[in-house]
Amino acid sequence: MATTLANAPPLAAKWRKLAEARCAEKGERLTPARLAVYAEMLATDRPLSAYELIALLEQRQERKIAPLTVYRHLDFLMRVGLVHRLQSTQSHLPCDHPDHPHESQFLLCSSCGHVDEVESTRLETLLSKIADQHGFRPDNAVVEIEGVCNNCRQA
Amino acid sequence: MATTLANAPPLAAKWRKLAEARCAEKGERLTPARLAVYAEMLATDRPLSAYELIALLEQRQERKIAPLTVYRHLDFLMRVGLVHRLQSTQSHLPCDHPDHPHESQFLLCSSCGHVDEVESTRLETLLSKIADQHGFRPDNAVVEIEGVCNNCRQA
DNA sequence: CGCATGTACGTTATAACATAACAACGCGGC
DNA sequence: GCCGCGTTGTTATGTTATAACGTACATGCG
Repeated sequence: MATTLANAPPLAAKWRKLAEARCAEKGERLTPARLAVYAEMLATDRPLSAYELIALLEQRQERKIAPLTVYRHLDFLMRVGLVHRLQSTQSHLPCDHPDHPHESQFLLCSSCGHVDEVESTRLETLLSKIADQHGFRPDNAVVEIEGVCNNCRQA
Repeated sequence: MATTLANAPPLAAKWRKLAEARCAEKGERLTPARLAVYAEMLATDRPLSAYELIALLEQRQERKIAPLTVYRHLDFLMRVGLVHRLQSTQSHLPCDHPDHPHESQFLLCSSCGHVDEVESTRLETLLSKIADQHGFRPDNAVVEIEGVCNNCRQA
């Protein structure tokens, strides 16, 4: 059972339980350091680059944190399905669909930086079909739509 | 009219004409240095990172080339629609559908490194629809499917 | 308990990717 | 010719990501 690091951001029980469940499923260990990174990401409402995350954690914990450390934590969080990586901005955000593991598609607002995670079965089906037509066996699909979100359009 | 740099890779007339046409359309200048980068990419059958490209060009031209130079040429080539960038591998490849500007989707083989550029109107329509359902105005969609290509599957 | 094993963590260094700021060159129009 | 602007070169720096190596810590087992 992971305790909480000193000075960590608040972590709603919902998210902590999710993290524990995912780790149990996969036989992975949920450590305080890992949880701290996850909490930091949940406390921020936009995707964070690894180095932004380092800066936040260093400020929070008042000590130096090496890039590799954060990258390892991010790898872990992605492995257990708690966070996603955005390839087009080289940043990371917590998964917004806690109830099940999944493939996602993302809507990235270039104005406010907010990212919406969406799930379209139809899209996934079509992607499989396209791959199939080319004799291609897909492992993973990156779908990131850049544009302007609803809020920013109206403003 | 761009002449050819010493020791440049061969550039089929088809591609040179395409480059000239695209530049004419957009009022851009096709210089020898720009053409050399394009030729180098066409002479390689896989996507190249900026630094791989630098290494190839330095070998070819027997002189140092600064990263910024290559990045500028890549920007230019993308601007006029002659090359694409792959976000998931931070690499670049010449456009394979010379007859018209377009959005593309990519099939990236993790085994041989080959990339297939495909175009699906249905997919683009569906992407627009998804964006629309979320009140999102899309500017650009990144679609990159990672997996194993037909050749590699059979081997 | 004592030890072996595997995973996580820390530290230092470096590789790989990308851009900033500014000077100089060169083509094209007047 | 000369001016103006886009292209190129040069140096420096910022950002993202990984390598190599050693230590700490939990867990299982004799």
